[in-house]
Amino acid sequence: MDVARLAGVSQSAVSRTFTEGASVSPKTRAKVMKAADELGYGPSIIPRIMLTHRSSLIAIVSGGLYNPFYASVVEALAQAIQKSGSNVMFFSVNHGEYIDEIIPDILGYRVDGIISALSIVSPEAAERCAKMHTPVVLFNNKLSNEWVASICSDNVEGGRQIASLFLKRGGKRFAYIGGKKGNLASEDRFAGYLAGLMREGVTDVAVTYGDFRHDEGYEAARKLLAAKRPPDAIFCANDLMALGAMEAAKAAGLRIPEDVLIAGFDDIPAASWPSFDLTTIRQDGDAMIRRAMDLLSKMIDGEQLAGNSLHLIAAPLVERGSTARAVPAG
Amino acid sequence: MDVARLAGVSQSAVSRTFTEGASVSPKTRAKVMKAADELGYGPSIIPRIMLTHRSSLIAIVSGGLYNPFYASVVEALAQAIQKSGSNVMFFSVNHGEYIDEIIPDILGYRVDGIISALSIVSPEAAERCAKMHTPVVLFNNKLSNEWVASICSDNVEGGRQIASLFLKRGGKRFAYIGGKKGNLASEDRFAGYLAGLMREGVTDVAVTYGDFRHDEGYEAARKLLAAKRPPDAIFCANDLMALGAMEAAKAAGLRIPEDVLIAGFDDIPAASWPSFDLTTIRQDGDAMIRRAMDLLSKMIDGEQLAGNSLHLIAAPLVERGSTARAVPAG
DNA sequence: GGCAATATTGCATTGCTATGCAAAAAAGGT
DNA sequence: ACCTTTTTTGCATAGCAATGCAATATTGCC
Repeated sequence: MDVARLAGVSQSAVSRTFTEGASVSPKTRAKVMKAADELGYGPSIIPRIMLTHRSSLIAIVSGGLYNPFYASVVEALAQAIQKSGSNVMFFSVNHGEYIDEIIPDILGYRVDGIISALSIVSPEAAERCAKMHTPVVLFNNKLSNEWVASICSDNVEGGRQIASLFLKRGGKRFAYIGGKKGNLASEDRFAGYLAGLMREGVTDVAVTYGDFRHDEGYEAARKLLAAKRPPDAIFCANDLMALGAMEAAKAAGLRIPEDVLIAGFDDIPAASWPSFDLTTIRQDGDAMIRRAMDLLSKMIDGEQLAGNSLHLIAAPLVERGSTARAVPAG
Repeated sequence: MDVARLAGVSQSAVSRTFTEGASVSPKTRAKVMKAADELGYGPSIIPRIMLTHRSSLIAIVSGGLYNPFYASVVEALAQAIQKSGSNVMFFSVNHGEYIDEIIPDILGYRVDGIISALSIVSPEAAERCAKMHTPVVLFNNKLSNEWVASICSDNVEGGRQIASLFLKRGGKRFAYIGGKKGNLASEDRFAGYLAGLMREGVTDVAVTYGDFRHDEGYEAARKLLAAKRPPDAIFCANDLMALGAMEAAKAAGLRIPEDVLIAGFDDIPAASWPSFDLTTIRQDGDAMIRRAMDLLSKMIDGEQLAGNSLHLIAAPLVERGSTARAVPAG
């Protein structure tokens, strides 16, 4: 190697200079450092990966960063990973897409683990990872095997809580604005909402979809509110759409919460801005990340998961002004 | 190798099976594939990196994803990189921090290039990268050498435009809410703003700082507006703070734009939501990304940059309701 | 069938760092 | 100065895929 030659020492000496706690004399280290500085050399971790079969790489698979919830989860995850001494590979995928095509890419880098924040993993892809003993943690998913764990907000319970709240606040005509059709989180939130409403005898819930985006939430709400018998309580699959729905309600001349109750899911920062003051279900991103890192590091250390590893994270109701209607007399 | 043994072929045959266009008989390929499937084998790109000195990795260094502008830039960048056949390493840093400490980490992975979205790179760190011939592209920075290019929105001109607009709309008492003190983008925007105002004889501009965050923008504006002689025109270093400032103005019972003009910078989606309708300067993220990818791929292909490589990207004014005051008589 | 042309396969090597082991050097003790 | 103990150093090797080259197998054609 160039540095070794320039410093007049062996390659081992160079390696030891850059290895914490290795046996090198200060003199040698100095010579090596000088040569390294001169050549702009720094050690490569690539051969280490080959030898140790540990890349110190964690893959984050995500997308939809227009949603502040995901953006902050990705950032906090990255920080947690870096703090743990690993580094992050980021794979961008679109909402709801299967990530099967990029799995070979990911595994090709011999990442130590994979955290998928929103994409769908097929059972075959999961099997593939399991065979390579590459642990996987999924957010808001329910798949699991010995190398795949899932961490899920309690979406059903969240939906149920919104239902109770709407009923308590005098909601009469209910609507739901979902994310993508078939999206697990969206469907679970709806399931809980519907169950909560049905328990009180409500049978009719207007359902539309809005792809999780603000503008689609606006549009969906606009249509709902323009109906002959418009809803007076709208639950949205996420906050971004709920904010859009609030805009639509205001544009239609409706007052919130007097004329229409609105609630979302996530508790993004904008939900608490005074202009919105949106009631929502808080997804505890920090708890999800803690749990994910914990599971991942255990699996990386060789600990297989016992059977069904599905972790439900509590998602508490955060009531704000958008549902603060006084209980009506009737 | 296990797969080769199981398939009863040589290691070369396995390699060729997974190499597009290599010479393998269908029979051999089938045997290899069967064995690979059985063992869950997929080729590693790690040895390839050692041989070719190309990792197909691009490092994105960023942070502050709470700002939708950065979140969307990071996501779009990642997509552009993946489309170009490379993959993304993501390094999270805090706003305004020097990234010098993580540069060795980044270079250790032998990334093909680095794109830094908001962190500051010291000249020494830049030199370090240059010595390894690792190209670097910086966003909203002005450093450059033969391996470092900078891509910068025209922040000064943006500030100037806001100044003209405020003057045209009858602003009398001006304020600026900056990001972090010393932040280049924030300072440049202020410099342009100040220059534009001074050209018309304005000498007095109230300046505070808000760390680029919504809540800090709120707080900064609240204080400004509570002063004895409150401003009637506030320019904020980014949209997030401008939205906070709007909230503060509303909370103080002021009408926008009648009582106070407010403008931001970035043109994040929320700026165009009806509740805000915020005048702003649009940062053309797509153009910045296109330029970045273009420069990066040229440098990766060995093309050194000619001298000063500082690229200014036009940042047009987007006027909306928050400055739509009719020209006052006086 | 026999020969040339083509296709397929295996061997051996490359790339760079970490590390066990043995050799060499330095330090410590009397 | 000599021997023991400790520290430092270099050698050699492993890890895995890609590839030039030579060897072998297959095909095509008369």
